[in-house]
Amino acid sequence: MTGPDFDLSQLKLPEPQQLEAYFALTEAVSLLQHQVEQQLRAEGGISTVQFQILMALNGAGQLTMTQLADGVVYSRSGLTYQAGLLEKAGLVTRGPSPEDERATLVAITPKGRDTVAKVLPGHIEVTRRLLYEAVPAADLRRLRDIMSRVRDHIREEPPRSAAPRRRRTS
Amino acid sequence: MTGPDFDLSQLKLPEPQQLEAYFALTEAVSLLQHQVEQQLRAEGGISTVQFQILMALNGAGQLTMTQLADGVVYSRSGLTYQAGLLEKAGLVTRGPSPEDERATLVAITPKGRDTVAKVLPGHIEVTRRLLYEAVPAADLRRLRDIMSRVRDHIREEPPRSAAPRRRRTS
DNA sequence: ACACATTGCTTCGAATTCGAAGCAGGTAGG
DNA sequence: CCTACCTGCTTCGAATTCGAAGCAATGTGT
Repeated sequence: MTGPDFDLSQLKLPEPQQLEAYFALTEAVSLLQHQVEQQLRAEGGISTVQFQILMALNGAGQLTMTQLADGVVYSRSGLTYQAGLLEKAGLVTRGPSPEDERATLVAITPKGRDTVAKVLPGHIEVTRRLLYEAVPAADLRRLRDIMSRVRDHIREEPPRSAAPRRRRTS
Repeated sequence: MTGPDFDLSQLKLPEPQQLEAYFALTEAVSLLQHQVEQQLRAEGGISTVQFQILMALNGAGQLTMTQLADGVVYSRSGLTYQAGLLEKAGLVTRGPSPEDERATLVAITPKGRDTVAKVLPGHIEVTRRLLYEAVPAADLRRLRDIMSRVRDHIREEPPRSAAPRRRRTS
């Protein structure tokens, strides 16, 4: 074991409130996601990921697999699997892109839009009950601003361990 | 299909900012979790769930499986699996409770504490870079307060579909 | 003490997840 | 055009996840 042998309780953290914020954040979101999962499954027979995919497509009409995977924060292979399920269920279609023969364009079907329309009210109701109800409107706006900033900040980050995509130095 | 046939774009949401807050929240947390996962795996060979379990035990010393599962927001069976892995790795021990013969007490080992001590600095560093860096201290405090409130609010909720645990009406 | 619901945990099977490897289309330099 | 690399997606295998069912210990009412 190469680890230090001091007791954790002696670890003086710069800002203990920081970890608290992080833990409260992840715990609350876990609880929230869990309830949302139940509602989506019960009312629409879809999972959270599938709902996210459908919501993304509902706004954009059609997207490539890569765009979708990036949008919903999902592995490529996982998305292939989910897109397969959605296609089998008739909620999306997959076809080649006219521009790039490699790309797969995923498009939402009318049935897919129906599903979104069917589950969205319940989805909003659940989030209202669990999230909005606990947070005054002013704080909700702050929350949105803060988390939007965090999201953008993380998206900007270069993937730490992936070599900075520099062109070959010629 | 029983779904309404109107276009989603016509759906007048009470507060469009609400969904935005929810989506920004889940997206940011997904991105954050993803990076944290990499760091924990790389530096300590443990997953996020395992880290959460160790952190809970690091504070409490020992907990029952149920207490752990509730604390970490995880299925019972999933926790059994993870506790098995952690025990095999020598980071925790499992034993019967003196008070309740059914209960399994999970306790953290010195090696488990070493692991926490080993990964925690890196964990803090990642969250600092991705979360704290993007959020001024004042907002971070607000974020903590808001999400703590949300967490408590959800925990209070009766599990919607589970019958209100009323005693048999005699 | 005796039934019977409840609680705490594990086992089981099916579904989902990810990364690594593979395949085909696209692109750049000579 | 040829070689080499890059990109977009899928396939594959291994690990993880959950809920349902099962098992043992507790609690409750009579």
